[in-house]
Amino acid sequence: MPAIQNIKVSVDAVVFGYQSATGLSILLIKRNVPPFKDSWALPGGLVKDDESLEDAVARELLEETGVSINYLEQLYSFGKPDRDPRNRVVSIAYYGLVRPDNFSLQANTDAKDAAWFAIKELPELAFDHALIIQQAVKRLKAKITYEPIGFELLGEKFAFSALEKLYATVLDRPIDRRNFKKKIMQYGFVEETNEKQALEGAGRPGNLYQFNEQKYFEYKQNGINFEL
Amino acid sequence: MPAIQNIKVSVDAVVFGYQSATGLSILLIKRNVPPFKDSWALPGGLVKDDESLEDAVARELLEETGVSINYLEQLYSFGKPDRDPRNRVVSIAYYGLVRPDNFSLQANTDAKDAAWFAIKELPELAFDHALIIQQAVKRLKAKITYEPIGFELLGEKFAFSALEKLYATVLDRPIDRRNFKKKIMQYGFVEETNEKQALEGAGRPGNLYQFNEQKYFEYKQNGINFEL
DNA sequence: CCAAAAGTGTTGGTAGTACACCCATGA
DNA sequence: TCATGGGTGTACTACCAACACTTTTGG
Repeated sequence: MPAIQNIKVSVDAVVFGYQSATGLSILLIKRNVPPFKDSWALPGGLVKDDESLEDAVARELLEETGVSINYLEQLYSFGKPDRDPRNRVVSIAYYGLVRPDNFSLQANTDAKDAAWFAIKELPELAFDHALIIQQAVKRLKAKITYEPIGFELLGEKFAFSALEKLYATVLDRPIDRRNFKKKIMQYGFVEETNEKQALEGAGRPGNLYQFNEQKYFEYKQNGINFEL
Repeated sequence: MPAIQNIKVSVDAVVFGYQSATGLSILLIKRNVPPFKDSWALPGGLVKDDESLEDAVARELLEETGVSINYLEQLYSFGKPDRDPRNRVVSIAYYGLVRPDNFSLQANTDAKDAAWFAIKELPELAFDHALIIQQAVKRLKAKITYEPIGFELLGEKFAFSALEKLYATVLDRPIDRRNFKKKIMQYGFVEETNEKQALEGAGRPGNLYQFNEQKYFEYKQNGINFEL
């Protein structure tokens, strides 16, 4: 009955990385084709006819940035008729988390350049990507209160203060160190190792901690209530 | 660079209704075109080139069932390459809530028939619609714990036990009447009216209650924690 | 010895949970 | 008078929030 539909389907990825020094960062690419040539944008692109949405995200990320991901989840779909000035594109946005050891970038094909930007210092963004990022941050913030988080963002071993800073950063408010540690330890998905932190600057070196993957994923599945 | 993309974009709607007698129901249509001719399916269809996703859902719902909706929210996008046997279709699923006074159905155009099905007695469904419904139920269940719900599902005035049964139904577990009432009333988004329940069968008639829309939507926005 | 970060316990308030009896109505 | 559903209060417990001093290291 209707004329042939002329809508394209794309995926976009909001990829978060975390480092104690810079805090939460997002991976962006610099576009080298119009529209928005030379603007920064989320990695992403058109879905191929025979690949799943998840495969498309992973492929685009690898092509455009060389980053491989530890966690990927669908965020929201954006479909306003005019969000792309060329033609109609419905984009399914995903958000992902990567660990510091996967931070290395390699620009490629569509991307003139790829870079990490601290979440507080994002540049102007192409299309409605600022909106997409805003949604992703909101989701991350919500998620942290009903699921453990951190395993996909921190390295294998980490200082407890790194986890604490991560929560404080995402929630954007200070956290009481003692209550936080009590709370986290009582769940048992974080355990102490017997290694000590390598020193950076002054201060007493702390122990290193690691996630107990078994318990971590149990809590992740069952969705415990946090309430920090 | 790639061959022209050949993917269609559709929307599907999981519409919930609630009645004390039957509990939670979902609105389905009987397909009158192949594939899955004569199967039950979610209302939905292809998005037009110039309409937003939300408009498409509302239009399809009206065309196919004649039902108008009190609440609509995006659920998830489904994009497995083989989910539609004809050609590739990515579907953005929405879920909606309607009040009893909007229950009336009028089949039309694409739909041979439309009907409400109790959630415990769903028929075989076309495509991956069973999966979509499963996700919608999960979402509704999650939502109820961090946002008030009910305004969009109950009538203007309702017996307190209706609200209680709604929660018990969605959460699929018994609820202590006294604690529930204490909890709800303490938030203040439900208020007593001075009307009494019209009797149906035996029992002491209760008061009717209504939502205080102002407070209801405040809580909805700020996302309070429920924990029943 | 000073600065910086890590480690650690106690107390009070609040909110959740468990639980049982009486009341109003129709049949 | 019986069956059905509506209405209500208390006591216990568990969790959250607030809060400060000591320890280890480098400079």
